[in-house]
Amino acid sequence: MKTMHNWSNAIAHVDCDAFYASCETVRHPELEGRPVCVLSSQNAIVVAKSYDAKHLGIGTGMPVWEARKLAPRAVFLAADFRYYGQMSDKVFAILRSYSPDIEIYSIDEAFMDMNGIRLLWRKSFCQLADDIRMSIWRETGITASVGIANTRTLAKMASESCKPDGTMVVPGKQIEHFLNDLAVTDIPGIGRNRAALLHKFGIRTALEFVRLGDGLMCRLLGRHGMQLKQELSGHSVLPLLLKPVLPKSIARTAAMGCVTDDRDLIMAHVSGHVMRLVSELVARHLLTRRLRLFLTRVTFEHDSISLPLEVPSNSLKRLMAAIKSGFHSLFRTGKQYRGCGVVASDISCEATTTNDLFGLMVSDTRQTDLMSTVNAINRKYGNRTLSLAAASRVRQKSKQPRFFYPVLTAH
DNA sequence: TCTGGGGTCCTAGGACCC
DNA sequence: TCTGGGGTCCTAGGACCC
Repeated sequence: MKTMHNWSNAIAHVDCDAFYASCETVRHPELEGRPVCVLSSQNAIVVAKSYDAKHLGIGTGMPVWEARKLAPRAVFLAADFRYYGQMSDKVFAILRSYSPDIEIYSIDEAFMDMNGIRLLWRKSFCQLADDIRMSIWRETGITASVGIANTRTLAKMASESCKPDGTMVVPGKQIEHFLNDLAVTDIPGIGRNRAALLHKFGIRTALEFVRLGDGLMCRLLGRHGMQLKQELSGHSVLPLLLKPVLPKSIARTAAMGCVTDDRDLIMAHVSGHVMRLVSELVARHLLTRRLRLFLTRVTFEHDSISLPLEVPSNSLKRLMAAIKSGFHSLFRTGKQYRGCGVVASDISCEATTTNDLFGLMVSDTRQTDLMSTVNAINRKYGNRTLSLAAASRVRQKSKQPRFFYPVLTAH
């Protein structure tokens, strides 16, 4: 029997390759071999691309017109997040069959606590990683990359380094060798600005980063830098979040697709966002105690207003009332705006939020029930079967079906 | 590259209270 | 009044991530 490395801690990071584009190729097998780009809601920019598209120079965030110029043969598709979410659920179910302790990090990434998992399956980490990738491919048709290391940061760097469709296991003894081949920009948490700062001090590789003295590290990047250094040294200081946590905020925002000073039109967009926000809150059984409404000017500056609510709520009526009064004080006649949005914060859970003395929340309950019904109908018949009457101007403009809430007209 | 949407955490400064 | 410290809340902005 082969001897196993002694692992103090083992974490896997599983990352699907070109996730949105891969999902589209699974759904449309005829796209196989063609560059695939998935577009943002206004079809303005590329939000995801296949490896073929990437090799042609198409990058995330690139305007569509530019991508079309680079790759005339490429396929450009509108994003379908509902479908990607379903594919994502399948992938995570597979991961849970290997280890029950997973942290879902994004729609296409998860960390897995692998401690003890080798004994359970009687396989090496390398074999397990390959098994996981094969299972995902067999059951969903998409490829993923898997990295395994002592800490979550190293595991993430490992999976990134073997993309696409690869396995990378980094035992403690090989960490320095692994880091020597990577740049500081390959460290998650080191973006453009922090990298520029590190470069000024001659630090270019991940190995130079991890060897930086505590004093200078603390001065340059503070606590965050110290944590990363620990993680890259193989000492786990950022544990996995194995239980779902309440979100700090939930936002619904969008560019309007035009620049306008039309008060009613802008309010219609805002109403649409409130509707989507309430729908999300109700679906997740969450309440908010504070809203923020913001309008984006032509110059991309944000004007915003904070709107505390009397009680935690997910009632459309209550939230709309707050937003309407906020809009009244925020909107400036004659100013040109290009976007708007609403953000809910001070989030709590329906089940654990105690009713207030005045029964305000009780009166909201019927609203919540109604919204649940709207959500159910939209799930069954399509996302925008029922929507808010106040948002009707936006619908008409974009030639989408016009069925409004709270006047529940069915199609 | 001239513009997407949805998140997180951190810091600094002002207001306000004791 | 010419001068403290500490705590909390809020906002704005920065940096980063997918």
